Amino acid sequence: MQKLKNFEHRPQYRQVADVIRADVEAGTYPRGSQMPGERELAARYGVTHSVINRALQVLRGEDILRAEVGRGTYVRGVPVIHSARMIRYVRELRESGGARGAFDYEIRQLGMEPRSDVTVSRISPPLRIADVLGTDDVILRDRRMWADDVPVQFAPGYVPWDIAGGTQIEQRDSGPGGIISRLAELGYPQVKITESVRVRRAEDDERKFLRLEKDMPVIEVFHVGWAASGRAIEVSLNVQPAYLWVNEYEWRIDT
Amino acid sequence: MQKLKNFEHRPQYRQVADVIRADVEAGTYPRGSQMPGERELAARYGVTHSVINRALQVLRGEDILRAEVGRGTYVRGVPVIHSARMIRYVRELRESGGARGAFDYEIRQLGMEPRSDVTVSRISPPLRIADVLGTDDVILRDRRMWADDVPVQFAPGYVPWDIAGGTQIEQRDSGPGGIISRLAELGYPQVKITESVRVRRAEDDERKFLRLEKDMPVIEVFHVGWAASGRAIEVSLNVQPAYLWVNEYEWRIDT
DNA sequence: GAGTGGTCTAGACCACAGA
DNA sequence: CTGTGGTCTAGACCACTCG
Repeated sequence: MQKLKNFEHRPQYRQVADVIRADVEAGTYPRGSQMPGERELAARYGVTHSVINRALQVLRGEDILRAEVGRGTYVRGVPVIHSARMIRYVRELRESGGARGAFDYEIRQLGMEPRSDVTVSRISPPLRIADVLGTDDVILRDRRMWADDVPVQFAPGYVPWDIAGGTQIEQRDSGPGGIISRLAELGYPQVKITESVRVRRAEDDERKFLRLEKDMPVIEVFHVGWAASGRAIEVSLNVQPAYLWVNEYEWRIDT
Repeated sequence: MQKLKNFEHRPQYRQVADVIRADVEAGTYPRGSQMPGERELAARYGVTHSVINRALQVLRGEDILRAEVGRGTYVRGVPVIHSARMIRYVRELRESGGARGAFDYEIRQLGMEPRSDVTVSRISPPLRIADVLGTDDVILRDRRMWADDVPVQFAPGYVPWDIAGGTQIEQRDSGPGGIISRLAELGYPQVKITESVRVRRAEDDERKFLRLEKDMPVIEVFHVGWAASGRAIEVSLNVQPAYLWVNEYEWRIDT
């Protein structure tokens, strides 16, 4: 890497980052593979260890690379995932493939293998969840999702115990149509959905599971299902690496 | 700042960042004000210039601070803005307050003063816009929005020239109900809306207007309005500093 | 213990803004 | 011109992982 005195006022570490980014896209460093060590890269690109470290920091910020201390730096392997937020709540589609089916479909579209895992427990939820549900005695369905064994989404779901306690909602497999269908059978069909989409920094547990860097942004979709009575009967969070997902909404207008 | 040999394995620059963040929240460095110089902060917190620079880098990444070379570092002054995405397309509300009214309302909610500005031109749009609209001869309504004179959203809108050329849509003030009402009057009422929400790094012009740091994320809401014929008649982008906005959706379910 | 990424220093220089 | 944030070096040490 030439010094060039930065006359183009593009710092070295960014120039290096640009080159490495291009090399990644060109396949020099294949998807999922381990990068050479920072000191070797320093030699290869003719700069200091610090500069390489800074350059990789940029690429990590772009979610192109992922570093693990003591082990090495790796190239990311998952392309952008599109998610049709509203289709998954159409009953027919849900029951002939399931809520799980929406995620499965989205991942298979990309030629990857979906996987998901649920852990059920009875807990006292975070304050803002309790506020919405009107109780702090809830069932937590802690769901994690992978694509080709790479973690891609963290999705805890909460249902009031007084509604769903002792039902199939407490089973890991909530049956055809998922908890929405079960809630409907229990006399709580959902009539309205609200979703708030925000971006924030990942919390520690999310970072750990999603293998995100320290200050990486995540998308949080705060999902609430409402019964006809006006009571919120189901809250779930979808926490997604910010650069990995596109969430899609579609609605009709009365004319 | 104690050296402490980092036994809590929390690097100095993060400790410093934590302290400064707390100081900002405590009002030591008021909203909108200028921070002391990095070298003075270095002295004040007992660390190197480099460490302070790194610490501020963290806070800039959190959108708490904003730096300008040659001038100084400033504290951000706008709280999170909530945006009800779907309400703004209800005709009655739109025509009694306007599309502009939704933004105005959201900002006034925060006790701030909204402002927006539109520049109209006839252009050949980016490829993905042309693809959706089915033409590369379009009217661009380049809209910028501020809250208390702080830029908060960048929102270019595109309408096919063959539909809207020579109409009020080419005026800066598109009249009551905005371009959606005008399009309806022209025989193109919108019957369906689609929005894709993604997060990406800000592009240069967006960064400049929104006063964002180099690798800051933005939310991009890709909005499309569809006519009954199935033709897309209006595309707009909403580009928002990622940590500044929460976008809200709400819909009913057929039971 | 060797190798990994991550941090830090002390000091230097850069581009830029503004008086 | 001075002061600002930003970058870079050379070298050191840290915490961590793995054989």
